[in-house]
Amino acid sequence: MFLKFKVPRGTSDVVFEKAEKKQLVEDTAITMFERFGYRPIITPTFEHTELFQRGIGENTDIVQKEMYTFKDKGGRSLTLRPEGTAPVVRAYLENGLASRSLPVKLYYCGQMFRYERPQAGRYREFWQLGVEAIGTKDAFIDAEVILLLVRIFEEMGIKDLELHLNSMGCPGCRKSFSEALRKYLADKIEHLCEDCQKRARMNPLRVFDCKVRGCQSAIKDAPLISNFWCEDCCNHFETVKGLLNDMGVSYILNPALVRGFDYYTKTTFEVRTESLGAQNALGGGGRYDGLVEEFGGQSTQAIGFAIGTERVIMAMEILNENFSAGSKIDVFVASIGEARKNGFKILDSLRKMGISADMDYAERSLKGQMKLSDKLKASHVMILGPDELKRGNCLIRDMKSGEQTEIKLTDISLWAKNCFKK
RNA sequence: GUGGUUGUAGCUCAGUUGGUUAGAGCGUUGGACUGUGGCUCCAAAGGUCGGGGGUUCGAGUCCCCUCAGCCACCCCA
Repeated sequence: MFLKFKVPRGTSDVVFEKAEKKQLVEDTAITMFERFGYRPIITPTFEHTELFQRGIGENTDIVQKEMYTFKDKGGRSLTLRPEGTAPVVRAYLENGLASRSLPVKLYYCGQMFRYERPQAGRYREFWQLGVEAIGTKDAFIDAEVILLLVRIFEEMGIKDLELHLNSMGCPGCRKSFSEALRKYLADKIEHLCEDCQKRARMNPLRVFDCKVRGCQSAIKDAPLISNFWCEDCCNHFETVKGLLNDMGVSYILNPALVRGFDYYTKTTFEVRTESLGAQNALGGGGRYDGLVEEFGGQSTQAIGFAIGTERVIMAMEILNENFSAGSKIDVFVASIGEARKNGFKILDSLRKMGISADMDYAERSLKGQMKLSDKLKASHVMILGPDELKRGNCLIRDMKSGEQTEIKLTDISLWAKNCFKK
């Protein structure tokens, strides 16, 4: 079909079953967020560009090439948010949330934007569900946040997950580590691929997760972050691991787990699944103890994660055979001829009782209306024709058993109450 | 940004070495069944063959460009 307009690249319309599945995933996650004591926060879809440049880091891929940045009519440079943490931290400061009892535990659900080439599990507009716990350095909160992530996937019935765990250390240990790593890589520079030669200068940690074989063997004996943790970082990580052990949460220690934002410190984690193809991270996050200060606040420690909603839906479709979401209605009001007006009234009264009800709006025959009822998965059909009306009655058909009974119009609410326990 | 691959009905796909009015299944609507769903049968509606240009007497089919989907790299949710 010739269409004048199509969705922009990397975006999509979400309708019917897909939209219902998305709602189901979001409802499940939000229920868990609230069960863990997190409260909602809604921030704007766009922010001042500098917020992300400063927050995520000037040298990151996101800031370098993936932001949707535009100038508004006042000449301000604005950017559609590529992630949720920096905006939440900004809002934390701007709304004086530091004066609340700490930590402030927040959750969000919203779309993010990154200008990337679309592929499986990656879109230019995508949805994230995330939490941020701001205002404590307690290792127990690390454990809680990771536990929350794990419990959400359990609740959704997604199994065969890998929880990858690492610590980036504090700025102190990170500095000595990255110096050592830089020195090591400088000696190996001719064995590295073109990209990694650049990485060795800009962001040496990145060399760890390069897939080129030459690079992998070149870094086989590279220094590991774990050898550079200071005592505090070491103790913190030990506590987190211990708490996860106590909770029966298994994890994979992954010193190569390097996340894409500059603000991460200490604990970082990611949940992966084999079933999704190249984009295998369902969710991930970490501690960011310096970000609040970076934005002008007092020294404040914090941690959070984000879940990719579309990826979770994909995973559930693959791993969870009976993952389906469909709507069904309680009563379809089928009417014939003049009785349509009476039907419309009854429809309204049923809905007022909290019963989901619908009728025909395409002037279908009774047969057509029955077919439609079937498609809408109505549990009962109310049939209203001239004959029934003359008797002051209506017919109720149970769509499962096929049984039909005739009841008085004045008894409809009584019937509905008994039938649907409303 | 780079590479591979695919674009034919709402969906999934046939379409011969280029040759009349481009097909099927599912879905939609109607009928068989004058007022009763699911099953069956029948029928109808629905196509600038992604878009543009070229080769040719003739292009869904061959060539070029472009757009989009999918997959991978980079990176991440």
